[in-house]
Amino acid sequence: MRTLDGGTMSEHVKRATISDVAQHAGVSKAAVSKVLRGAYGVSGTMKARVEASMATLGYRPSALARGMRGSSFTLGVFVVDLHNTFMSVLIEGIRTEAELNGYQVFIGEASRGLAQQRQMIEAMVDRKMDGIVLIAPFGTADDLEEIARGTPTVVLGRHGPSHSYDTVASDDIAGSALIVDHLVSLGHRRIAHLMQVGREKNESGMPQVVRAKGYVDAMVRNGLEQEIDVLEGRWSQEGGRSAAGLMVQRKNPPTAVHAGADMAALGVLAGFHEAGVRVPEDFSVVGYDNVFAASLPQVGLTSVDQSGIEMGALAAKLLVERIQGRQEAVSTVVAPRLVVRRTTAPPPGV
Amino acid sequence: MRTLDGGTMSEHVKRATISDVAQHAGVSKAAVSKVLRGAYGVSGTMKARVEASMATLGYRPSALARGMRGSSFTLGVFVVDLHNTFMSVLIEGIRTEAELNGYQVFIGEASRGLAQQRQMIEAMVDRKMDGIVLIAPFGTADDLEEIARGTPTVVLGRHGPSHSYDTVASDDIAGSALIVDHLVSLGHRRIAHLMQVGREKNESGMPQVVRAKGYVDAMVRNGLEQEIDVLEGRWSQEGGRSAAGLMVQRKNPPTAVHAGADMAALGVLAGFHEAGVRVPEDFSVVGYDNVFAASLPQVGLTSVDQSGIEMGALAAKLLVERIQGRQEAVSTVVAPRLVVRRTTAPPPGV
DNA sequence: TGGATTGTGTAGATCGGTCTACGTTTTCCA
DNA sequence: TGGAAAACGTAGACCGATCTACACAATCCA
Repeated sequence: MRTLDGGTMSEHVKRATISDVAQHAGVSKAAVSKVLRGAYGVSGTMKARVEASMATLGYRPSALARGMRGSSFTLGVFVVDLHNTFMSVLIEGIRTEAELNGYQVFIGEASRGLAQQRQMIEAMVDRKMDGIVLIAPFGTADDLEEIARGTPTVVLGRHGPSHSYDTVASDDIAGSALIVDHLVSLGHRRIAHLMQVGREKNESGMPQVVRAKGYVDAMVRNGLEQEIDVLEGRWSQEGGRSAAGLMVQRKNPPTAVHAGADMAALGVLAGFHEAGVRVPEDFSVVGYDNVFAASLPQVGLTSVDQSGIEMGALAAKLLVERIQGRQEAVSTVVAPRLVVRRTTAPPPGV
Repeated sequence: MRTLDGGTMSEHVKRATISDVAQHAGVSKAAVSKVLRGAYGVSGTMKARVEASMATLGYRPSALARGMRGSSFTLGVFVVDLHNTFMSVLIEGIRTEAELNGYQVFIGEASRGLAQQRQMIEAMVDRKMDGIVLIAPFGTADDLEEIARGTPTVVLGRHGPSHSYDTVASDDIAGSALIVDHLVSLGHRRIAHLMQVGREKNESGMPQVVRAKGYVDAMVRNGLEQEIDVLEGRWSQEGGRSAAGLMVQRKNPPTAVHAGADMAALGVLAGFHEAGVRVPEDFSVVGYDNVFAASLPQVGLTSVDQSGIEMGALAAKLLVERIQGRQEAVSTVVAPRLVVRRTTAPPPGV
């Protein structure tokens, strides 16, 4: 028999609070709180009685109230764009490790630029999340430092160094080297690179900057500085498609492209498909990220795999350490791996 | 000059609270709160003074504390699997509409079955989220009713009817009909259907159940009840691949398949690719969801588009209405659309 | 055996907001 | 011009936990 206090049929049922439990068990709120936290100073008898009361009342502590004083046991993951399937791989790694440590993970997305990103991160801080992982965020390193001064932070996908936050990134220098060396070993010399230039300014440490540097370094190391050819565009399917158009129209077109990201590479492939350029017979294409679509047999895109699950797990591990008090910044890189499929072959005439 | 109370260099800076603002502006806490909420009873002068103080102190209200009494301005989106790219489309729709109404959206994922799903949803409730959207959740309708009795809820991707929550779903009956009619019009008669059977039990209202029913209905309507052929498996790439193997080995194999979901269809295509079955010359394949990979020119998968953005937006709109007090349950379906690409053609010999 | 130590439990301040109840001005209008 | 109504502001309870300080009982030990 329930009181119809609002006059409506389906009033939401009131949750039991810590006071309800205390009253039901005949003890003080403080005692219940101790049981809840497994704190010192509880007899076995009392523990049993309180736990029985919690069970019969269906008690669940309010995470909000807990967060007011103590910690919220919540980690925030900030993502720029969930459409990129690589994100879900990173998130899987983060979640697995976080849940091992008793943290709940909530994901926040902000796809419309720096202002929205800032708002989302502030929303996480406002909710007193114990720590946050930022995946490939925009903004300057200073912006990130400021965020990290207020809340334990790990940045995933941007390279260090940093003062107040940790970084986990794929070794993009090495990844670019893998790509260039692979193409050179197939006989390519005119190898182009597509560099991401988006709405937001490129900052040092961003993957597009490091991959471009890795490309240039590797070209020089292979004695191909004369052939360095960097196209600027967006790492989206559309960006890749228009880059394909540009490359084809060159007087002396390249024979291969390091597209910088799989989404761009897929766009390049689409552009070539429309233009009648055969891959890999006429042109070799390499992506980066090894997203799901790259692995489809119809696509077979040669790509660089970043072992996203491990990166995610590492980020979560570092974040937990930082929450537990570590102060020194840690910057890690994980080794990438070239996955050779069907979009790379010797250049025409070789 | 900051006190080094912990002995460590980088103690996190204390945030300004409502009391700090009140003191700085020389008014009461209640006054600041009124300004914050835009409540009645504030003079222009006071409003200006308080807002100035908030700005100089860099004040941001604690969402946690607000949530303790009032609402948290937070919506939770529960997702079973973020790897499915259709989810990010739905989420985009939800976010757009939610942000229009001043809500922050946080996403929670639980990929490991019913128990983890329950924990995630409880975590959202524990954080006093004002409402939640459940995308294709497991569990019985009763489970969902119980959740919805505690928190305003909209279920996305499962069909009604329901008492205490709203539903938004694609019209899967119509979608299956589009597929079957399309294949029949091309001349196919032996059309198979791949039905999802996963770890969790299939409940009425789940898309796999409705799509199967739509398939059967459409087959009957076309006078093909003799040809009804339902294979059970998982709607994953692997499930599709093994279904491809099964179909090929039939004594009298089908000439087309309604794979139920794009992920499964991609698996079927991969299986056929390996087995040397040509698509669409030997076999027609239709997916469902119109995910990104289906649109790649190399793939060109015929599929059913569910206009995810609109569904997401509608779900958010219903949720906001429900938070604002609507009590009657609303069940909506949105019309799907067939996208014909290159994996469907007349059967061999026609 | 009596003071110190250890174990067990409680009271109540606290976190940072919201919101009701009420006091004080100011404005309105018969 | 005087009383009602409207406008403005404040005090303080409240939300549901955590956590410090302390009271009381039991145990220890010289």
